[in-house]
Amino acid sequence: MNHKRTEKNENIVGSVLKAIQILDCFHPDNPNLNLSQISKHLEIPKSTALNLIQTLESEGFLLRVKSGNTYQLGYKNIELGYRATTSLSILPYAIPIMEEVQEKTGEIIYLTTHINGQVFYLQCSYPSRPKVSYSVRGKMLPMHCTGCGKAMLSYLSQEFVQHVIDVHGLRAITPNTIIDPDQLYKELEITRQRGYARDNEEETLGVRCVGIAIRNTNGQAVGALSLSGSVLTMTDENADKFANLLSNACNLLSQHANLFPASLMDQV
Amino acid sequence: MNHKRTEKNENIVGSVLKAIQILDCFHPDNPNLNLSQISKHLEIPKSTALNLIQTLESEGFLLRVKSGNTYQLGYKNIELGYRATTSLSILPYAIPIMEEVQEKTGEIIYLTTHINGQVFYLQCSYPSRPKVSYSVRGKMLPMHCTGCGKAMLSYLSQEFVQHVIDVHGLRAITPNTIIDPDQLYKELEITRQRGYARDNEEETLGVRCVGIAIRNTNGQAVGALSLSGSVLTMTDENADKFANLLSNACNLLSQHANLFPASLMDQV
DNA sequence: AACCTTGTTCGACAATACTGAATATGGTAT
DNA sequence: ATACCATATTCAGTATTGTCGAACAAGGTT
Repeated sequence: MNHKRTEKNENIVGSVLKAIQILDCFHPDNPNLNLSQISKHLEIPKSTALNLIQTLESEGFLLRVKSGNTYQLGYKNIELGYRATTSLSILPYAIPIMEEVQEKTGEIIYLTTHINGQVFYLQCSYPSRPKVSYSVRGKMLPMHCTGCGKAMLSYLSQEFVQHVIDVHGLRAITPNTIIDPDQLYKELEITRQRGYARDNEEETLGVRCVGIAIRNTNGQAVGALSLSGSVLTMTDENADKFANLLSNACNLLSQHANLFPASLMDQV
Repeated sequence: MNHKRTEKNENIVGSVLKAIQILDCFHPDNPNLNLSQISKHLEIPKSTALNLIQTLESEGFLLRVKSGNTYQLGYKNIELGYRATTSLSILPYAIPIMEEVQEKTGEIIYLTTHINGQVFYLQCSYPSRPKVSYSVRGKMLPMHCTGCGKAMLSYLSQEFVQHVIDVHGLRAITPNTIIDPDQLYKELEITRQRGYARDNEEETLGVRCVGIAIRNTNGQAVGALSLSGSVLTMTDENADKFANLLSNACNLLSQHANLFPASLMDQV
């Protein structure tokens, strides 16, 4: 989220941009798209789209589904994603800290940062049974409906918050999601006073969570930790208790605030 | 690895291809590159490279490192990698099976497939106390020096094996790595007779592993499972025992052979 | 201070990406 | 079976636009 897009002399290569936009069409909700859909979505002729698609396919960024004539994201995205984790230098510090909190609480703990006004998931630690299982690394969610997101927003400038609202809106994911800007501002004020953010089934029904921001030396949020559990275990009482544990972990991670993507991208 | 590249009427978009090659420069060994290095590597003028780099940077595929003038892979790669995992439909079947074997053996278990003549890591399950919770999804290694790779090669056509050797060579990763084609062919014959593949410190010193191929209805390898442990625990005796457990798991996964990337890419 | 390496700007050129119409393909309904 | 529709694919002309080299700027090193 570059607030003021300083008009540098950027020579954007159009065809590359279109190729990227094609990849961006593919979303977990609709992981399979055909040529016509892509062409319509980007508002470019089918023949142009086909050239780009075939280029992306030849390099493994798209995979043509055998049976039909649809495409899906290819293995190359996963490979580059893996390589890019090398740059997530916060992880070696965060993981042991997260695992300790996870074990003490028994709940799922998430580490996130914010990118382009959205929550970006960096790491999670699950209860003992499913050890590594599914990763969340790379998942993106809106900020207004998650514990991590609200925790971060509460320590970012009002103009930043407003920008997030302007760009992404306040979409209702569940009946509990905050969709009114004024209410969100109030919620952020309450969050600051309480010392941690709560997510009361605002992103997933049946799931509550607590989140605390990780802040840099200027006090700006660069990341967040959250604990997530069912409405049964995540009572108000437990929330308070968990928030204390989280708070300590956040303080430790604050010492490495400069390693968070949000810092590296001049977003704060 | 398309054996016969059927010369279809593919209209590759050059600038997109170059942009992809730029991303491909970034390798865990050298995760930070500057303009000159990239320009030299692709043998294109610096000004051209800069245009492409700036385009990639503007979309989050590259991140300009704050301090210096180098770039690294950006968050967008991780995001797309996450989205692409939606297409790894084998995982829901594989994970519970893997975790069971993991617990029975106490060793690390890996699930892989083969892409472009290389081992592609899909999933791993660690012992209960994960020292390293990093994901391996997206990692790529040569086939000739890993248990999974050799297991798969032993159930792929000789012409496929030869093609892998021609394209990738037999690079020595450790002193134990097989670097002679004839010796590799012998090893694959032994592997078939033994019923499973062994990796005797051929990829990492101090680590031995056993691997078994997952085969489709034609008998061709589409993936593999491996158990990996230190030379102390992974004795010949244990290897035999572990191989039995792995074998059962592989049989179960064979029923979903069509879900493996290697199947989806017409590589077998 | 001279030199080297690297990053950045810019305008002209032609390569090449784009386009739309025509054709092919495959599935569905009549 | 046939007609029809939606989608995928081909192709060649056009001008858009990506490319390139030279010139300039900025650091860093000897």
